[in-house]
Amino acid sequence: MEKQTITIYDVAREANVSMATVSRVVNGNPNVKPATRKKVLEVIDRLDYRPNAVARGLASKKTTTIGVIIPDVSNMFFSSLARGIDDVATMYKYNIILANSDGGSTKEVQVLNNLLAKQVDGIIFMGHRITDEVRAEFSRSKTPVVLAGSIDPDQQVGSVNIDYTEAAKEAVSLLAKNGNEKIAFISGALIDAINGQNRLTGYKEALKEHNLEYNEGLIFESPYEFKDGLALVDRILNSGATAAYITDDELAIGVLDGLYDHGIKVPDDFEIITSNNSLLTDVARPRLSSITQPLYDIGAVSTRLLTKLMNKEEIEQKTIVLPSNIMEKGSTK
Amino acid sequence: MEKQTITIYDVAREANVSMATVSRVVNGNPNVKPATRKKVLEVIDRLDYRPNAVARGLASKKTTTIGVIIPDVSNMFFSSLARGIDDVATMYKYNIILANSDGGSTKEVQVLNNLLAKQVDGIIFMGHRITDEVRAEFSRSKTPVVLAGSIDPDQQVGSVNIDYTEAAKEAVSLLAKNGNEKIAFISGALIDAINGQNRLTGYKEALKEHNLEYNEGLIFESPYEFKDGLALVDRILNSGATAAYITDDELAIGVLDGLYDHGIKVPDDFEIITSNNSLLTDVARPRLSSITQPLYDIGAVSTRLLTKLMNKEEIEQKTIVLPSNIMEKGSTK
DNA sequence: TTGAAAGCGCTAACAA
DNA sequence: TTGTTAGCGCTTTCAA
Repeated sequence: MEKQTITIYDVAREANVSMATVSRVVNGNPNVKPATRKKVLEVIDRLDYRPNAVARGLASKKTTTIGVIIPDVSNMFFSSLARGIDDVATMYKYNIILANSDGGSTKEVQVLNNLLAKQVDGIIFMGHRITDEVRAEFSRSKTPVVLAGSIDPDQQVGSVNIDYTEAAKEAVSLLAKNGNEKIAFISGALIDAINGQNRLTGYKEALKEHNLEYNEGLIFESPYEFKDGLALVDRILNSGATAAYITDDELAIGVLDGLYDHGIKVPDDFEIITSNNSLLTDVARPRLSSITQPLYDIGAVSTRLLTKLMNKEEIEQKTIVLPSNIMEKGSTK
Repeated sequence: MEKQTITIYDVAREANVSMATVSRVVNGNPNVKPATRKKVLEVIDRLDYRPNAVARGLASKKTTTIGVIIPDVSNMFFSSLARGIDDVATMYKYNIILANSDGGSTKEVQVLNNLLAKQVDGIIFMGHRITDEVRAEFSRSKTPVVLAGSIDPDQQVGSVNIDYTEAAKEAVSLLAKNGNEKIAFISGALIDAINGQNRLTGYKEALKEHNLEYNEGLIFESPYEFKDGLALVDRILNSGATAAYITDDELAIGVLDGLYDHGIKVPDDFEIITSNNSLLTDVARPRLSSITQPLYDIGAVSTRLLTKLMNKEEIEQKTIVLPSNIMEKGSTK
């Protein structure tokens, strides 16, 4: 099977023009006589010529490729973002190189370098926490970076998020208004900025506003999985809590099912409000009340922001906060 | 901000060797005197040199990149496969370019050409159905292709699947053994090979084996979403069915919730068995009995197969069938 | 064990 | 409006 690669040179020869002219036609450069353009397009079609993006990338120093670092594509939260990212990337003629990091700093740095070696034009980063090592890599390279659904306290790079503090505050306030005095805060690692700094702050603010006392015994740290939620239920009940604000849907549904298995009625005996309004909140019975985050949009807007950065356009603001809401469904009174 | 790109040439100069030698060191070519290697590595480290993968790709005609065509990353079934794909790709030093196709032939062809333009070394394709146009593109290019979790009746390219016919047969047999005489078959479009040719065949075989009559009124075609499952329930109940084999978990949980909303008890009054054993089957109450498919493994094995194809290694068989099972949980008696 | 030099396929000045 | 000609940064013969 011989290499039958058609190059720009073949097209030029067949069309009796120079490579430059073919290049102009391919790139939509207006400085080509219509007749010439027509002739070239015809040859391109006949020869079934397809420009080699790698050669193009080398010559032009642009790969029209965006690197996307994601903790885990098989997690619904992140895959929803990823879909928004890819759609907007496609809209602007970019492809995405997707790389799973498992949220670990070492792998993140490694993957980042790998993407930079591939000369991506920009990077979308998703992660639970931005470590110093990762931050150092960001500032070392001049490739634009945007964080999607991820918080970095020192806002060096672009980012798109919702106001996690405010959203958590509203959620907890709702539970307080419903008369709950012992409200559990159930989240992933508190060392992650988004949990420890943003959501926990919102939780505390809501308590203060409703004159409720902050109590460490009501704070639960846990991995983000269904089974972890199930496992947590005994401790939650022992704490005396009558309601919980939970930072992840999968975790929340674990708690819900655990309560069900214990014969506790939601929302009558225990109220729950969760954070991501994913499909899981709708398949649960009762359906879970939740903060609504525009996941797809967070991905989409991050990528739009990145395209501006890559084009060196003027940016009004590189930290974008999208609106969020509370949707009351079946797990709150 | 000036371009501070370090090239192989800079390294060569600093180390007093030729570019060729640096290239050898970078690529682990053994024909380099240890002392030279050490000196070069030292300079690489000092200059913080990172080889340009694009230039490498152009010169060597290999990009160490795999194109992945996926209907929708935000669908749990596909994202599980994607995770397996990326992990094995990473293991073999490849990156993946992920492109969503929405399962449509036009976009699939477009995306495929785009990936080929980027000179990917191989392609993993996921889709509900392989159309003639897509098949034509496959055979036109000599880039190896592997189907993951997708069926192509004429097995032109590599593929990794479970035996959908047999799995469906077992599932339906179980329902028949439990005494159900009217068993519904609820699936996505029957024109998709995997549903119409494989699963439906299995369904029919099971009926025949249990001396049950095939009845068109028990066959339901539907989109794969939760809400579609909900909407289907009235028709299912009208059909007189007392059990259903469902080809998608999200659809299944829709049916389950719809039955719950109608006051029908699962599994006492109606049995359900679904197909993908995703997280959804565990969060449901009762938990859904399901065919178990090794989703991650399907992705992983496809990619392993693709690496062999890309290396032109001998392949024992390019159609790989992974084992599947039935896991009885709460929705069957 | 090393180096020289010719590309890989394309873009982008610069000339004409 | 078109063509000529350097590269882009690397790999890969071929010689030495």
